[in-house]
Amino acid sequence: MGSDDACSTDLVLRLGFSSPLETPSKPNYQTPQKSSMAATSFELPSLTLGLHSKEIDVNIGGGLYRQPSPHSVVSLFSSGGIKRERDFSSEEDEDSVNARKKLRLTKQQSALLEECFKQHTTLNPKQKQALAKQLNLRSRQVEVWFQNRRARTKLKQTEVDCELLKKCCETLTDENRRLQKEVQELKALNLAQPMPPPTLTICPSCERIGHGTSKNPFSVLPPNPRFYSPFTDPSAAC
DNA sequence: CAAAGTGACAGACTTACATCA
DNA sequence: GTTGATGTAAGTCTGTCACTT
Repeated sequence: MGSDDACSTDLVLRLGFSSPLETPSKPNYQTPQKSSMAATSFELPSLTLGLHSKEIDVNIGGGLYRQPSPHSVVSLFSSGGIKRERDFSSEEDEDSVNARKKLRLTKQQSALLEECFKQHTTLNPKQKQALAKQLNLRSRQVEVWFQNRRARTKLKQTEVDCELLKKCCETLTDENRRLQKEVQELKALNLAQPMPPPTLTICPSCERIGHGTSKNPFSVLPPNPRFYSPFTDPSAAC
């Protein structure tokens, strides 16, 4: 990954044990390690000393809070029985009186996450762990950020697609209006200059009446190469 | 080899908090 | 100071996949 030194100025000191889940012993992505799951069912407290250039981030109960003064701080991860990494927060919250505090990522953290997202929209466990270490976050937090980021990307794309379809619909509506007018004009012309009565046929799909021959009942309309006409394509519906 | 069980993950949806006008 | 809108971190549920038994 190219996310080499975005936080390289940080001084980080950690004391404690990482979760066995955050130490994948198998290189294979998406390969669970059941033995490690059973081996340790607890996580010891982690002590982290982080030094950031502008502000200090403190991890308390899974949340990261900004301190107004640039002092080095110690983040405490309360211990708790875990089965999976995503159970962390509920266990950590036992220590915090207030249930759920909003984490705000620093600009540097967001920038680095964005940079990584440009390269990979998903992360394998090693990448996730490395990035989390670099950002002084838990890998779960990195994982959540990528999940939400993917969701936002998809939502944005859906909105773009929606706009595109709206424009397409407007164009087709206009074209439909124009063609209806053309039909009316042709009908009027037909009344002015009576011709042998054309065979009237009902389109099986839209049940509108059309003029035409035995082969193509709607071929009386001049072919318009610019637009696709279902009437000129017998196999197509209206 | 097939089927059932299990764990990890991603996506969708939701909730809750922070920020701003 | 209050309020509603918005952004977003995080929780929950569900489906899928890979692997094991």
